[in-house]
Amino acid sequence: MEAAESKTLNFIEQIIEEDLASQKNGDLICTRFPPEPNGYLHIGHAKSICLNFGLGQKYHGKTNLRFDDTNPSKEEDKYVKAIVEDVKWLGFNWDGDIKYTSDYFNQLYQWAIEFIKKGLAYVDDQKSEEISLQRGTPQKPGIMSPFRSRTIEENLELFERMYKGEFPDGSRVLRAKADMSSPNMQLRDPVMYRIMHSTHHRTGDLWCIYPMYDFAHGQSDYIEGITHSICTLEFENHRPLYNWYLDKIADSKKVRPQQIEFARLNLSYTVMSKRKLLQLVEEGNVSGWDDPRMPTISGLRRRGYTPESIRNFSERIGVAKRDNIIDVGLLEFSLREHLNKIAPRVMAVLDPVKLIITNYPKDKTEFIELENNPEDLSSGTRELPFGREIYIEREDFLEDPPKKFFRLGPQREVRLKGAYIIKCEDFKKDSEGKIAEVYCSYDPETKSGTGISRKVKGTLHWVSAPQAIDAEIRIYDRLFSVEDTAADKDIDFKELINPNSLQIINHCKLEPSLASAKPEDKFQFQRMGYFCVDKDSTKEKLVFNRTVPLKDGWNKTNIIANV
RNA sequence: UGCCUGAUGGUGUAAUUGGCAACACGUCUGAUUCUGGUUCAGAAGAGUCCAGGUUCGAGACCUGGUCGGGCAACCA
Repeated sequence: MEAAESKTLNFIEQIIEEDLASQKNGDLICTRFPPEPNGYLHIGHAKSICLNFGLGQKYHGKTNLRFDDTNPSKEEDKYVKAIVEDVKWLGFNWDGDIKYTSDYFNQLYQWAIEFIKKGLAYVDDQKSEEISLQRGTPQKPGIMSPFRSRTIEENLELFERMYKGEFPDGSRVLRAKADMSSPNMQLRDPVMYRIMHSTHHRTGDLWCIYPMYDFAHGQSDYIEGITHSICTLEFENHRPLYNWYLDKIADSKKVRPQQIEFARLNLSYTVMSKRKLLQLVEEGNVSGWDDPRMPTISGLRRRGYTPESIRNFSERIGVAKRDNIIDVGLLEFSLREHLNKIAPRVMAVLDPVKLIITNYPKDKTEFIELENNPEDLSSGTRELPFGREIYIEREDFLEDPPKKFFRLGPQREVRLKGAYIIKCEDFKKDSEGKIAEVYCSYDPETKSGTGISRKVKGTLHWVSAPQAIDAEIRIYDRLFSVEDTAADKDIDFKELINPNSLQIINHCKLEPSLASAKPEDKFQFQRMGYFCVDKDSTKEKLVFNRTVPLKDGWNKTNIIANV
């Protein structure tokens, strides 16, 4: 299967293949995706999901889904549910049951006691500010805590009393006895446990002390037999600590997990941090985590992205260790590539202008047969009503068109997609000077499919006026107006928000077959782009999102010509 | 003034581990087209952060710089 692919390996695959060759862990490969349930997943997490689960599949190994839930003050069950749904939607299956770091709280607690017994941990009675001060700076070594030399017995007793809830939050912590003068800040006696009288989404009030990330993550990997623990670059400095803890507990006969870091994804014209995304949600700049402008997986889903397109995108961007900003255009390319193959083509007029075919019989309605998708002939055909009065796109008629404008203008001819060639004879303006109606004649000899060889330069999409159904269409633009939202640290990212990222158009005219479309159904509105039904849509009022416009060569030359 | 880490077309990612820089997106031509989409054919664009060195030969190795990112939560 994958043997056919001769693609070069990324640096993580190289490590894995070397480990396989040296039989470091036999033939075993086990990865994990370890989200904290404190927010929604975004496209950056999708990269990590595709990486971890992809590696599991490629090397016939396993991939766990593990919630890293060591901080009950920030974590909620609703996030667990949303994350599970997103991972499934992306098309991945985890090995066995969903795992939680909180499953290991008891084991972690036992290990902490062992650390104390070996003289490797101590209870510190100081406030966090004091501890922080003593830690020093990257340039200046830290100084030792006055509580560092407590006896093992005293530490054991104090830690048990912490566990029993005898002390208030913040009054004491358990610290590792590592190296206060280490050039690596992470090793300056890191906190292992803190007191938190807070209800945990799974363990409730069973615990009032919780392990820190560093004391929990490597051990959780170890418990699960993870061979390659893949995380992002900001944890590079934590790797010595990850290994330090493991050194103290790992059985040499068991699998020893290896932490490997890669560069997180950054996308142009957006932000990719949970903190910033949360801020956008809470301050009402977007309608929620699943606002179609958000780079969240739920936002992309609502926008009309497909799991395939996101997986292909992840494959294309690669994996490396250098910082990067990927052009959002690449994401859109992957999207169009897939949608082009699967989205049924339909007719929809976003900004309608009425067009009357003056020589067409008044009461006649005929049915035009159109293929649903020229890229997929198995998708069949459908029939559309056609008559004397139709709607066309306002931008498809110009009173005084330039030479290379292949659409309608006075005395110009175009084809109506699937129907006839028409010629513009006249038009009417309203009191404001806007085009109100366009009058055309049609040539009955030019019906599509009848083998007429006469050609015209332009083809327009249209919707029959009497049968047209109304819809609201939401047009999205990039959420931010600059490519690199983090380029200037002095500018708050919220100042960079694009004020025109959402445009709502009402009374768009759709072909009647769209009346039964359901949320997340995807279509290509002929010549306009890809659209999907929004979850706000009802039978009474259809609502569509523009997922992404079609590539537009005309617009480009047009812009250049008008400069 | 420390430690960790990175640097290849506009953007990403490669270069079979020392053999004369490839692929994708984007851009630009042209063809086809009843979607100015798709498809097809082609082009431009980097001499690999800089300076030395090793070598017949360096993007890869060595030395010294420069620039970027990360690290001082009882966050993950």
